[in-house]
Amino acid sequence: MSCHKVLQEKGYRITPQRMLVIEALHNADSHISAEEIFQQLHARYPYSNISTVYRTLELLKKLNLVTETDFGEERVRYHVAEKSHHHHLVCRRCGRVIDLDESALYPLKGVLLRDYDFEADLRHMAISGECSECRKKRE
Amino acid sequence: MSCHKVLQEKGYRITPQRMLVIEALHNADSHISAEEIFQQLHARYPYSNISTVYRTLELLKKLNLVTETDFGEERVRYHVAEKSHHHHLVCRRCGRVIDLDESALYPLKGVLLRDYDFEADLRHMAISGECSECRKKRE
DNA sequence: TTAAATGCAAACGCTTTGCAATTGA
DNA sequence: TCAATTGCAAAGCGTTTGCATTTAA
Repeated sequence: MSCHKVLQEKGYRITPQRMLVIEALHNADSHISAEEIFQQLHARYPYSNISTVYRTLELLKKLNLVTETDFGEERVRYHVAEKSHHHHLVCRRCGRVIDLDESALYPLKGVLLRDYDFEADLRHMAISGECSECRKKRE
Repeated sequence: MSCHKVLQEKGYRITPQRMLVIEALHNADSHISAEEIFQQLHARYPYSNISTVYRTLELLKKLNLVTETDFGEERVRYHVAEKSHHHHLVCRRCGRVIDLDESALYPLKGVLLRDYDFEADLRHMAISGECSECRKKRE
């Protein structure tokens, strides 16, 4: 479901700023920060403001069109919501982000529910650690 | 190993402010924020300053005497480092924090290493979700 | 036409920092 | 004694907000 269409259906206005924010989110290789989105927006729309970016991201989050992930940086990152959830393995040395299929977390989810009676929300996990390359270098 | 002793051995000064920060960390039922530590310090040491709390926490972190955990709040929380690691299940509704033994995460750690060649650092995980009580209420 | 959306500037909350004064060892 | 530590004030950073202006529908 395109962001454009959802906005339209729900009666939100399609503004150039919103379109550019959405475009930046879609074009991003990986997860993108508000600041990075703003840079792209500002390049094409010099009078735009970062508060518009934040307001648009808030709207898109509310509509479940984007998700927000905290990678343990000082800022939060965004990406377009996908049907099949995935997670992130973040190398603490090189910052590399490896996508992790949600199925890898099913066993954990089961244990938490069975043993701790806790329904874990594992939709947006970022697991810190060390990737194979950095581990090789260190050894 | 007491914080006091480590500081002394490493040649750091034992100041009343540092002692009170350490005391607050030890007395805390659960994970405590810098602001909460400062409130306790300030009550006994009116001229103290929160920057001292942050500097002390930074020092204690560096010495591996306290750990910092991000529960997804706007601020980070601290607690004294323990021999046996544990993790946290944080209820997104009532904020309840359930301690999770690290053994629950061993299987996940294994999968990540085997299938993704990724050495996960699962020492300080906070998993968001819904506790049993809140789930009952909702149903 | 008009409510929604924007730009701007200022504020916010948490954290960090420069610097002069204080203090533990 | 004197370098380490502190208090203070200000800044830094990402994010939010109030308000007047603009704009999509």
